[in-house]
Amino acid sequence: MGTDAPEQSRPVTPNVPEKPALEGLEDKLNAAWQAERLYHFDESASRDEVYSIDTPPPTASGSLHVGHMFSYTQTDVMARFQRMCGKKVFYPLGWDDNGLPTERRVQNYYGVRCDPSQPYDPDYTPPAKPAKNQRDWDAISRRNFIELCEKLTVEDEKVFEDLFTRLGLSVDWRQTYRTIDDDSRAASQRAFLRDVRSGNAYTADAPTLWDITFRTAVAQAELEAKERPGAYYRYPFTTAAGEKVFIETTRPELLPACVALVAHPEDERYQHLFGQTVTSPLFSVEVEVKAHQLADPEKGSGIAMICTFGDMTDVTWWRELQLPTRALIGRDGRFARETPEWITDEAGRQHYQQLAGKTVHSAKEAVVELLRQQDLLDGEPTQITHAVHFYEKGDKPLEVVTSRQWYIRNGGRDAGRREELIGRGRQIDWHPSFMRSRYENWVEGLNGDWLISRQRFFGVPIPVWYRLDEDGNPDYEEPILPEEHQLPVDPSSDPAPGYSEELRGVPGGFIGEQDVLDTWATSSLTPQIAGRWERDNEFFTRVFPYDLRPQGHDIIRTWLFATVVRAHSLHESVPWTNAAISGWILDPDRKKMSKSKGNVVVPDDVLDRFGTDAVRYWAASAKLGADTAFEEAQMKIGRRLAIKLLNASKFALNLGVTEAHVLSGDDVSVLTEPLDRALLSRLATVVEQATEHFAAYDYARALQVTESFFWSFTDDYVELVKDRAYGARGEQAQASVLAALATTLDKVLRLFAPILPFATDEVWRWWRTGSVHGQAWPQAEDLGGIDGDPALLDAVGEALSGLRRAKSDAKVKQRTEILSARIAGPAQAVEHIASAQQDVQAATKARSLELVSGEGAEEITVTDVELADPEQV
RNA sequence: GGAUCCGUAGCUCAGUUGGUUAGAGCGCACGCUUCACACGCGUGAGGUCGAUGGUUCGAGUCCAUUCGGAUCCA
Repeated sequence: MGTDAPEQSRPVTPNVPEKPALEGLEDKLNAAWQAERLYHFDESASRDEVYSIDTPPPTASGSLHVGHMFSYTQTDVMARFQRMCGKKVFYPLGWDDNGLPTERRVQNYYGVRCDPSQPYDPDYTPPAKPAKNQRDWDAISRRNFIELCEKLTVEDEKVFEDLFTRLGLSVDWRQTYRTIDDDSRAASQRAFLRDVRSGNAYTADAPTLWDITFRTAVAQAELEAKERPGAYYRYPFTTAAGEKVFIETTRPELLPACVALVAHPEDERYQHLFGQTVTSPLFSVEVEVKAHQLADPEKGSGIAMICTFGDMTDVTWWRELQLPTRALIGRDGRFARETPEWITDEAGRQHYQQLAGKTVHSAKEAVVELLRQQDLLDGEPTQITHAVHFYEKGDKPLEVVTSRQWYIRNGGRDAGRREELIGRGRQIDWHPSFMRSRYENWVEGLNGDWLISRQRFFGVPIPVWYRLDEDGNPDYEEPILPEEHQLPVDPSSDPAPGYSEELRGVPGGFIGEQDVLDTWATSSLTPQIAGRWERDNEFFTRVFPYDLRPQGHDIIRTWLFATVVRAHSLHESVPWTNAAISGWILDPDRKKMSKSKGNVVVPDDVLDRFGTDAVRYWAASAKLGADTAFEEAQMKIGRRLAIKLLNASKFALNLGVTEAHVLSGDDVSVLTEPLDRALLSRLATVVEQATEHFAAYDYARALQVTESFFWSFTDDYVELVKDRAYGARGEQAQASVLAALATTLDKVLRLFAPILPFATDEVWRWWRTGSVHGQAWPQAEDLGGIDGDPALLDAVGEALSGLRRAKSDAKVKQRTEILSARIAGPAQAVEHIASAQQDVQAATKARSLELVSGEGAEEITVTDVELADPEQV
């Protein structure tokens, strides 16, 4: 055989394996992608070439969940589409290791606790084994604690990175950040200081929601209402004239903290009392009866105690009616030990002694007991269930405690700003669009500014100090702020600028702020952190505002809203132009998946069983915003599709399809067969629709369109052209089909690439150079010059399935010969069938077909099928 | 109490601006060792689109009421 045989100019059968399989593709291709630096961000790109994604940083100390695979795949699919469309995709990923889950994990793992008053010990090493008793744990400085956190979370983060890599996320792993690292802490403090200087952050001594277990203030966004049993207690206040005014309350223990009674201004029952005073039972404190529209005439007796403070409604009344403060519950959740000075009646003072120092629960029992003893309780308490506010991580009801805290203006106390933030929401394209109303709902329901200080030890310190006057009293009005170049700072161990450490806590010296920032105050800055804000502002302008924020709908009120607030005040901009909101993963029985129910599926196990592409298929078949069941059935379908793609591609390539057969340019004369032109015309439509849907963030419909084309391609088209492809009808007819097959394969691989990155790239590497993920997204115009009629495919498909049906009905093999058959239908359809008649006959082993153009016929019918004797096959 | 989403075949879901006979996959039934694929192929049976009323020549699609499920906020 001569080496210069003419066949050599056309490469035959590239590297197609004998038995293609999905197993092993993940490791092989991930290694290749990494070596090829396929997903590295091109930092020289200009803003209009960039597509930037503000990816959610997972809590690495939390557990891995199928929900991670679901939502992160959806984002990756969109990232891959944009990349193929020619965008330079900025797709970083961070780790949220700054928060309570990490704090707890580090404590328990090492047996340490954070005590900001401890000095930093550069040589500290944690105990080999955590001490059994928490009392014996090492108390270490915040800086030492953060160092331990950084050490431990690195290991947790590796596990996540491995999963995400296995999932095929096209993240640029060089662009990672951690919300507790130096850059993130500096960014968080910098943003805080900018907000302080612009007046968007301020400190105030005010009633705030307080968790007595964690001993920290809590923001509105962290509330959770839980239904709890309770009871209405009914007892009377008394007017000067001796009239009894009954109130009903679920919190009788707050009676000594009562500052007024309140009823609705239009409530006829109480008109005569407004402005008068009444005397409280047990404590004999005189309080005024006030009118306010928040009092609900339907609730209890329609008249309520205002106490400072039972809940946030009390705070509203207190503020709007300008009432005195009579706070009794302390930060430990206990009643004040000192008898308050506003109780002057001797009997009242003795009564209070029975509450002093008690917990809320015991105080309630004591007050009820006192009321009973004095026969003041009207009837038995009415048992009810009512909504009680809890901290989302806490297990005791929240109290309201007055304390000095830091706030960021978020429109909760300012209608103008609220409108601006709603306006920002309208500058964002929401996917799905109805998610915007959740945002607006939340903004409209805000009742105070964002409380950002937390009385925790671990977190980003609030970077301020306070001067102490000659008597040692701190000056909260004029905090000492660091210079930005000093950041990050820790006021608990770094001295205030201009002071030496010896002056800490000394009159005339300073004290450091002890509180840390709410974790959302840092994670609301992910665009700035990942985008190197103020570290590399040239870079920042290439990515900000971002193109996309993907996230779950449960954190619209927290992460999403907080990010908008920060971008609004820091940059007078939206943080991103699109928000893609993923749904939740539900059990197959439609219950929310949760760890406590023991129904969590382990991601690695699922990937082992079905393969990454199959799992991605499941995730990508769900629309954004749709809560989706964990469906293994759906993964099996995805697996089937991926395997089919391998096999069909192998078949086409073994027929001799090569890169040279892929049509490019305007010369389509090789397509001599109408059937082949019809296929590619339909493909052009598919490309057009898939592109449209992808661009509208509807990857699920893009997949559907592509998938449905692909299956009809393998089931009908490939079956029809097999004979011709083998050369049964000569070189020209064969060249036509090879061009159609090559072009279809080329486009289909690209169309599926964002969703099935492994199978598509595997096939790509069999016959092409590079990676499919480095290729351009297909254009319908590439197939524009082809004069084909897609209706031909439908007509031929009808004929094909009619002939198959005849064999199926006769229960014979599909390769049984047809001696003759009659196909009738509308003229146009019959003409189409006639133009592909030889392919139809070859595919159905029909010796002769009679095509009848029926006058007025509406559909294609296949009749008079005469089959050969099956035995003679 | 306010807001939002959902209700289409046994199951999971598509059905763009209202337009012939409502689609897919799974499952089910009946067949087929067809030379890419038995991790496969072919064929078929399944639905008065939650209910009622309205707008319209025409409603799964728009409006109102209502029932059921879910979520967010108060």
